[in-house]
Amino acid sequence: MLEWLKEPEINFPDQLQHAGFEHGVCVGQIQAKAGLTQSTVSEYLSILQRAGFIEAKRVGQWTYYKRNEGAFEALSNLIQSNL
Amino acid sequence: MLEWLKEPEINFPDQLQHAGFEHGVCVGQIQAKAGLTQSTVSEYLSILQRAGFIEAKRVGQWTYYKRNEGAFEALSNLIQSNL
DNA sequence: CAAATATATCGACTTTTCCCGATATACCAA
DNA sequence: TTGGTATATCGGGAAAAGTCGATATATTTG
Repeated sequence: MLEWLKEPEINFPDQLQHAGFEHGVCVGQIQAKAGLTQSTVSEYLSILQRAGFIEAKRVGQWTYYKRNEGAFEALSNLIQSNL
Repeated sequence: MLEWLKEPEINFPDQLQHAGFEHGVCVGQIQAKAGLTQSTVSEYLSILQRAGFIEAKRVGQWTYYKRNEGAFEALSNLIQSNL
């Protein structure tokens, strides 16, 4: 999922017609591509959010998630310096 | 354990008298510090070895493990470029 | 070779994680 | 306000990971 969110236009072309990608990709799109149930995907995304890897933005009935690039860089740096 | 192995002299002072740290730290030393059973620690170390994070060197009845720094750098780079 | 020591492997049990269906909540439209 | 759609949360069963004791293997020493 994290890799998918690097290139929303390529991985979630269906969303383009409805919303853009300014706020990220909505849960339903990710769920369809993941082939897991709605509840599972929703839980995954909230875990990733709590961990700081993605950010959520609620717009109407949709929740859009997008990557927080800083978190990945921080993780990379942490592995390099602390591990 | 991986952090401990960054500074064997500091974290495993007992071993200094017997062997050096050329080949790393032996299982018994790590086990004592970890506070887990011998079998658990042995299994951990073999998992870390198969994953490439540490290297094993058998010397007599002892097995010494030391970090493979390249693996950590590779992981850091992988996160930075692929994730 | 026998006993002692260090490590590895095996089988079982416990804890955690994964994933689901059911249900709750939030929002929108008529 | 009623019904439809999107997402979140909850409870539970299945799968995986963690951990142990017992035992096997390898090595050294006498």
